[in-house]
Amino acid sequence: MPSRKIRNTLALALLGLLLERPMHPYEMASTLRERYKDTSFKINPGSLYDTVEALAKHRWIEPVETVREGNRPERTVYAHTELGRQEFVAWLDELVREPVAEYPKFVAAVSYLGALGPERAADALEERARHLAERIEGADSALAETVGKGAPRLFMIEVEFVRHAWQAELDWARRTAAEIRSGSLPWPETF
Amino acid sequence: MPSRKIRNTLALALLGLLLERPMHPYEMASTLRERYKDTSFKINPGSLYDTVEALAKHRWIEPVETVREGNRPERTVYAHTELGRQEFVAWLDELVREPVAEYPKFVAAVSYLGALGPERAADALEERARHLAERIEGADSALAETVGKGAPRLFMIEVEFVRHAWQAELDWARRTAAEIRSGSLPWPETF
DNA sequence: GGTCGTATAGTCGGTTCCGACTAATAGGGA
DNA sequence: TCCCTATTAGTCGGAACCGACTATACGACC
Repeated sequence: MPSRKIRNTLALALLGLLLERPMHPYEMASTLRERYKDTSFKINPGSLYDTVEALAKHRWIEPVETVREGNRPERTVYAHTELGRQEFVAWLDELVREPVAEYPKFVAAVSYLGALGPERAADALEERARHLAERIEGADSALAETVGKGAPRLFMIEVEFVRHAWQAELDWARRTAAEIRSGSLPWPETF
Repeated sequence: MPSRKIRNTLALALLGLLLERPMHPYEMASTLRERYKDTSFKINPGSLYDTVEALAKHRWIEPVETVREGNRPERTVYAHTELGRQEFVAWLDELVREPVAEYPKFVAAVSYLGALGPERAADALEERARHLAERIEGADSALAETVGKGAPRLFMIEVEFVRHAWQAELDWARRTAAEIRSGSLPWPETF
């Protein structure tokens, strides 16, 4: 049993899937993609197998069988353990309750916005706003499609959240660009 | 000259500082902290020295002198290069213009909100909302203090953005908790 | 009946990131 | 003077992350 707890969100996704039924790694990845969860979790083949191994080492999941089809390499099917189920719920609860500091790239960039100069900064913010508007449209149509199929809203609740967050970012970008253009956000010579 | 470009935001922060004047690594970290930039950038001693080394390898910065005080180990002072200045501005521009996919922990958690069950989910969201309200207050007083000192708004513009984003998240958390409580967000048996 | 694209399934080597740990000095108080 | 704490400055090993690459099977098309 290794030292620190797993705090990698891909592990949360995989564990969540295994609560439904046993799967082999590749199947976990494709199931997540089917359900559009690849917008909430970064699924990279390398990380996938690393994470499965880490989960197994912590005994949150365990191999239940290795099947072989044709002469291809064996696929190991994993299932969750009781420990895994408990850790999943506790972790989830903690993630929702406690906001943790994260460091989005946009915040980093805005910290040095001064360096772009007023014209270029306003331009760039307006371009960002256009991109965000497109993404919001995309989210809306994904939501409409899923609801149209009769799936419960809860299945896409994270898309509703992300849409809301994008809208807020869009509003800020537009407002800030306008303030720069109007001069109500003054630009010091040094920054 | 190594293969891929540096895309670590701590590198952006360090490079931005060195545009002002040469510094040694520890000084960069403490200057960032003085300016409250440690809320926008994750400053970890390990990453700090790794990043400085990477920047030097890419020739975006270069050592200008090594000073020694007492019998302590030498401190290497770095300055930006012309290449570094150009890359900084181009990178900044790109970061503002193009939203990139990120994977916040809260989105991961919301994706599996169903697993908490309606009561616990609503509870957890309400608790998050309280935490967010506190952070917003903290941001407000930091902003008030800085403006009170006569510093230009642009110096804290990223705090304004983060405050706005937190407010949006707070609104969503409260609204969603209320929808769960009222039953207008139905909970399927399986999720 | 060859071959082309797509889906399946994963390996590997490197880069990045992290945080616990080390260690020296300065300043203040008992 | 001696000790305690804070500040300065950095090291190191391990964990996480990444993406290019490998390789097989299968159906469609010509």
